[in-house]
Amino acid sequence: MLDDRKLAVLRAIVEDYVSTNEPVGSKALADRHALGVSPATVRNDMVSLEEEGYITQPHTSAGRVPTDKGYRLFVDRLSTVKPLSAAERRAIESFLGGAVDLDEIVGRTVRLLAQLTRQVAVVQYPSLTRSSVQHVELVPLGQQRVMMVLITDTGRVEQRVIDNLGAVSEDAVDSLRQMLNRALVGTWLTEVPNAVEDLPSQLPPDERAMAAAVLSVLLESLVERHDEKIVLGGTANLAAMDFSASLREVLEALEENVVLLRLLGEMSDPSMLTVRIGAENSHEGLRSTSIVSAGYGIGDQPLAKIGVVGPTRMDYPGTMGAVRAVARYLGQILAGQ
Amino acid sequence: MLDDRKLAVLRAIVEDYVSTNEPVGSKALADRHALGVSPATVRNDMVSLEEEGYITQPHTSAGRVPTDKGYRLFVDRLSTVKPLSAAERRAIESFLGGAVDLDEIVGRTVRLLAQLTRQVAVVQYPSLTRSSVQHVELVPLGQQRVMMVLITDTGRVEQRVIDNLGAVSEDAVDSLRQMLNRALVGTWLTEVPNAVEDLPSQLPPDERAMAAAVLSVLLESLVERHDEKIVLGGTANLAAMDFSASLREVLEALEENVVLLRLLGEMSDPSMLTVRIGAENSHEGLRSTSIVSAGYGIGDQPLAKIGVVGPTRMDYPGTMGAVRAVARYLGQILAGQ
DNA sequence: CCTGGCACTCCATGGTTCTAAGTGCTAATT
DNA sequence: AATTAGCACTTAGAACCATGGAGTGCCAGG
Repeated sequence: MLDDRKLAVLRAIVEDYVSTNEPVGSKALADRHALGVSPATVRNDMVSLEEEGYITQPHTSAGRVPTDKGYRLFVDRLSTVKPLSAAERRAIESFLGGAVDLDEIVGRTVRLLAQLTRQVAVVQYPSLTRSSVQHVELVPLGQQRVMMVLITDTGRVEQRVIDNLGAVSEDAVDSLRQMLNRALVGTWLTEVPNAVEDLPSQLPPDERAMAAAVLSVLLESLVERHDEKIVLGGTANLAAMDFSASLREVLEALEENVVLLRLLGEMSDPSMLTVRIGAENSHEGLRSTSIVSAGYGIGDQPLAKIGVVGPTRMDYPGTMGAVRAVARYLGQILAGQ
Repeated sequence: MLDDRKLAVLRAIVEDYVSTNEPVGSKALADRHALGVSPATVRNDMVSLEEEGYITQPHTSAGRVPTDKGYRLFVDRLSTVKPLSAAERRAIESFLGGAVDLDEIVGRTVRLLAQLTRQVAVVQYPSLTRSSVQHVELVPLGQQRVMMVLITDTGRVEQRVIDNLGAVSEDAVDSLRQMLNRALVGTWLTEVPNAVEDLPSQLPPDERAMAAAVLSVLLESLVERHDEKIVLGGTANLAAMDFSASLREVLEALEENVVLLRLLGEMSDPSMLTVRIGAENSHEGLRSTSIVSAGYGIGDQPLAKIGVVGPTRMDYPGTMGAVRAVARYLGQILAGQ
């Protein structure tokens, strides 16, 4: 059905359409690409491709345009991820290098990715659940309150205030702090519930109430933060894009962090590049966009995802290269922290 | 020069133009507003208004459109801030009421304001410099590092890690912590540098090095965070607006937090409503937008600003009412925390 | 199976005409 | 002196039309 030449034609159509933003005709194709055949032959191939649903024409007597299915085939079999240029790689290093805390790393990453791809960039904060405890601190505030600070090895800090404890003694807080750190430092956050289970029973009875309150807040802060944070950048690039859907729909979808989180979550293999094309995206407002995403992490521990949102008519090899490269560097930076 | 009727005509022009988005002509004006005069008279007034620069016509034989100067006069003398409806007020309360931590308060505020005004909302995080110290915590991390956590009465938490201290003893950290809290709890952040000045001299000589390091980081965290955080919402509403400038320019300006911070900072009286119309905004990309902003704070302590960005052709009374109301509620919520 | 040739289709472009809305001016009116 | 009615004039935008060009599908010949 699809011999090599037809695939070559499809590849050429995608490449030309992406770069010119105009339906591409048989003559232009035969001219610009060394296909070795005449426009007429190309036309014959085009009808095959159209019958199979890989391309379509906006109207009779116009050139062809790839369909979602066509882009899908292109991404899966006809293209290779384009590595970044040396200059781009240097730009990444110098741009991400200067960051100090997690917020700044994430902020710079999202701007960098937007600039490299000239599209909308999305960066998810590192997941708490995949990191481990670096330190737990308890701070008495006045007589009745205690603040708990949880620091993870990915640089994230969660703090909560625990209220209405009745009178708390400094000593009790001290011993609880020591106990917690002995038990938790170095353990995965996912393991914290287990590690914490039988701690209260090791305390004198009159301290157990406070310990229980602190522990429940601690556990809560782990579970709750499953709704993770996300940062957007490069929305200005939307203005230059032309969606078949309305700009408003896309902006609305992007503003709903929940939507983006779900979409990133659906991305299959967290260690690999994933591409979602057009209607493959489960969200209505984004069915005329494509999303390229990749997981990042420290070593082979996946932490979260980054991605790029753009029109289906996008430079897939280039975008995929940029996303992959930024994800890798981001992992390295986090590991170095 | 400008008698009452001419002002009434200007007011009518602004109101009609804002609601219809079409240049308004003399006949429509005389019909829809009870001006008590004929279209011909209105026309005569219009030439006066045009000579004075308050209105302009897109082309000969079109209706009139307010200029920036016209909007300015309208805002200053011809309109009154429109109070919110009872329903809207209830919406604010229920929407902001459920928030728990500062991030959530700010996040909800920005969405609320965007929804009320159907424009782009901007909320600035409460300034550190106008709040006071609630607690300072020092946490030894390993043998060489100390983490400093600064908690303010506005719920903000700053934490820094101080590195390369050489060996630190728990005792030294303890005594420094106590000293800091004795000296600082309750003082304005702006006063911290003074309050801290002669603390090192009260310590035994061998602890002074560490104290100095901690203090310098503490002071740094106060100064540095002058670059305050900002949150945007309702950018989807941009799609429905029509700027004379390109959408891209506006999006770019909005993405530059620095630009927004500067603009908010320029807003004159922090306790009052401020309106910047069109070219009054010092930023290029926003010269076809208007910005309505208000300060918020606890009691009469101003903390930061919130605002709304929209086309110059906006419903000023309504927008101003919404911004003012949200700013007030935000202050109340923060005070209650 | 490929290719040149050809008739056909359709969009985009540019020019023309027409209309509706609104103006500015003048002369009459209050 | 201010207001109004009447009227000629201007202009953007819609509607309409003709034209050119790019591209197609198909057929017959290599």
